[in-house]
Amino acid sequence: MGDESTPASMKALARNGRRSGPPAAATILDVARRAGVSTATVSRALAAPDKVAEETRARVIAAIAATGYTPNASARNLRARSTQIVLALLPGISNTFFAPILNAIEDTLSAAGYGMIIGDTRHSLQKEAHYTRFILAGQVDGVILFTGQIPRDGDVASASGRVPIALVCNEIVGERRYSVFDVDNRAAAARATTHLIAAGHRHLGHVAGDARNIEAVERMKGFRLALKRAGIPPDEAAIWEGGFRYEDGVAAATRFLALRERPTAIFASADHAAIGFIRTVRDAGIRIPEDVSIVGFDDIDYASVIDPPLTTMRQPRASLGRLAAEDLLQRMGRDAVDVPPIRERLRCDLIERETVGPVATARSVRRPAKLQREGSGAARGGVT
Amino acid sequence: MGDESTPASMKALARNGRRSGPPAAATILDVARRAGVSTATVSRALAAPDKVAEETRARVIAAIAATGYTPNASARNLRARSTQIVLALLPGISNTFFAPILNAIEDTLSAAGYGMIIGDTRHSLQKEAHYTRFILAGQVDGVILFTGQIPRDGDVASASGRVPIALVCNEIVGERRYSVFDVDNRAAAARATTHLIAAGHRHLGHVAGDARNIEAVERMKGFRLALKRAGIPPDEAAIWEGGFRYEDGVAAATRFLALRERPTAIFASADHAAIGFIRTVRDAGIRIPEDVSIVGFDDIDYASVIDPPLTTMRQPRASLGRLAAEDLLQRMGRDAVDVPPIRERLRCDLIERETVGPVATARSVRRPAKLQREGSGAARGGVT
DNA sequence: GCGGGCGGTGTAATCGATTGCATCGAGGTC
DNA sequence: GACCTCGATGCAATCGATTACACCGCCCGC
Repeated sequence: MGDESTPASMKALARNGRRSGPPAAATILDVARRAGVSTATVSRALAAPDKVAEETRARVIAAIAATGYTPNASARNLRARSTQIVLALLPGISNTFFAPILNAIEDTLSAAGYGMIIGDTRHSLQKEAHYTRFILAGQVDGVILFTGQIPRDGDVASASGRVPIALVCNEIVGERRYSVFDVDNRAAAARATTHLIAAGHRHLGHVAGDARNIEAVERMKGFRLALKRAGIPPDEAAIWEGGFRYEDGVAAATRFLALRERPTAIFASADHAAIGFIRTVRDAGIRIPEDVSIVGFDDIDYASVIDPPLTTMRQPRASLGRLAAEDLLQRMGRDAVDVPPIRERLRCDLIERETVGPVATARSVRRPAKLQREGSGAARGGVT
Repeated sequence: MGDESTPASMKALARNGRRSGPPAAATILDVARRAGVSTATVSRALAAPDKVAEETRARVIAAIAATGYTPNASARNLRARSTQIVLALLPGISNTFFAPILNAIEDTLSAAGYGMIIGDTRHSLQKEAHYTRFILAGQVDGVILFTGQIPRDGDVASASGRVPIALVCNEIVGERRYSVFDVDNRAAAARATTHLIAAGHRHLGHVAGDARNIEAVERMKGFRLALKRAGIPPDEAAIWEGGFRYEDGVAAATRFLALRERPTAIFASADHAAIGFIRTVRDAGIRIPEDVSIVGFDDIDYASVIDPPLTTMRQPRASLGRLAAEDLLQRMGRDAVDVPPIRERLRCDLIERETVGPVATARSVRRPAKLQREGSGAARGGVT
């Protein structure tokens, strides 16, 4: 510590001397010198405390406190080839649907010492490409995708093989390198539709999602399947493609209102769209559920808040998030190189609230034979 | 390129040979060898194309394409001491209030070549500490904070000085190292309250936020200020502290309903709380705005969706986000070391919808003299 | 004909941590 | 007492890029 102290301090001066910027952060070398040990010992004192003598470790800890040292993540990541961070890639944070899934992911990951950061692509391929570079550059150890659609050039798919990827509520057709966690959209949509049919409805409409979205397609298939089972021909004029957003529900409602022969019940492929639909038709004087019944999908927070509270298929969002995170943890582990991707499909639950009732008597419909429920009164309840 | 090719390939084998994991990513050295140049030239071909001969650059580009090379971010960050990434730290992504702000931030940053990632602290000091380490470890070049409250040990404040920090819709008292972008909460709250007074109300309640939140405190002050100006004594039994969330509005409504002498108008410190309040009192048979008028704060998306559409103070969220991002860009620039933090306070706009009406005639109130509006009919409109 | 400038490129130091291997002393064993 | 073991520590290579500096032709001007 004798003669090299001068060049060392000059170096520190050189770092801090230029301009009046903030003082340079302490490095592991600063800590080592102050504790009178080598950098290797400092590193070990932090990473493997039992390999360092009690007394030495105390000195290191003290030196760290005195210098305010924080390990430089870039250096560590470079050497260790891992970041202990997972990126969750969303198509839009304004969609509250994702929040409970993300919470579950974060809880699961942080319990294992991993961190989670969120990226928002806002449905933009360009922004997605930006995050793809981020992933390929080794900035994260794993990815959870909510955005996958059809494989495209330069999309996140190109990162497969480098880091493990899990898809949640989504699927990329023809891609076997991801784990997939979703619900059985077709079966759930069929159940929702059947619920309307059971209430006596024979003329049904569908607020469909984007045809490029695999989930939207599956829900549409489930809708048609339920109709077919009940022997009801679909009314193509009452099937409106668009998307899962509020505005898409508004657009569908506009087309609904323009219809000469309106359906008496609607299955909406997403709650946001269902709410946009309800809001719009009510402004036009249509009563829910007296004039039109409606079932949504997702059970977002506002489903129970709007008026009337929305009957909907609930997705087990927390479970989806937890499973995806656990899968990623397994496949990110340094000893687990050959853990194959898995696929899990969870069940949805129908949450009955107040938007489904019997067919309005005013309409010219044959009185439904198998109607058991008593209408909005009985449909009341569900969850809070 | 003669005799060292053997050790090089052995090295590559060593990297790829262990286990059956994914092939190691190509490094700049792989590209350099394939293009027959040095790593310096490859680096320059990417970072400073005009410093490299046209023909050489073409060879490098081809080599990059052939190898599938992506620069390792950790190495670059380590050397360049910057990441070109900004972290936005939220108390909870389930709160849709933040979405438009974040979008504006992302747009502004990405136009300047920066990326944005989101961290969610969920009001947990422990999770915040996790992100603090992330920041101190040099993983980001700047931070936008939505979470700051009272300075605490180990919170993000300890990162000040290392990286520039901007606060949005928040403030940390006694902290001068941040830029702050918010609205004049006190003035806006006073205007909202005055709007109710102008409609004839003389008995006002307040759904207040968390007393530890500076914004909530300011809004409460504005509420009281407006009352004082109008010569109305505050009814302390009708001021309910809680928070900005839906549940807090529900809790306030419960206490409102228990009141013997209920106020005829409510100023809620946040839309989410206002909506919880409305939903709850309506279930108890109270009509809005006939029995109770209410003004919210924020103008979140659902403010116009709920029934009846909520009259509220709109915060200029996109502007706040844009300004914060621009400020950060200035202070992150390598040549801008001494750019001081700034403070901007923006104006809110009152958005009149349908939750404010005149005082119910049934109540024993002196007929308001200066009431001009005709009630819910005239209050209709506002924005979509 | 020679020096200077300049465009293009390579060499090697550097960023800050981790970690395999060497070293060293203390204590135990035969 | 020589040798071995083992815990504690240091030395130095390493991760993959960036970049200051040196170098080499080539062209130009005087």
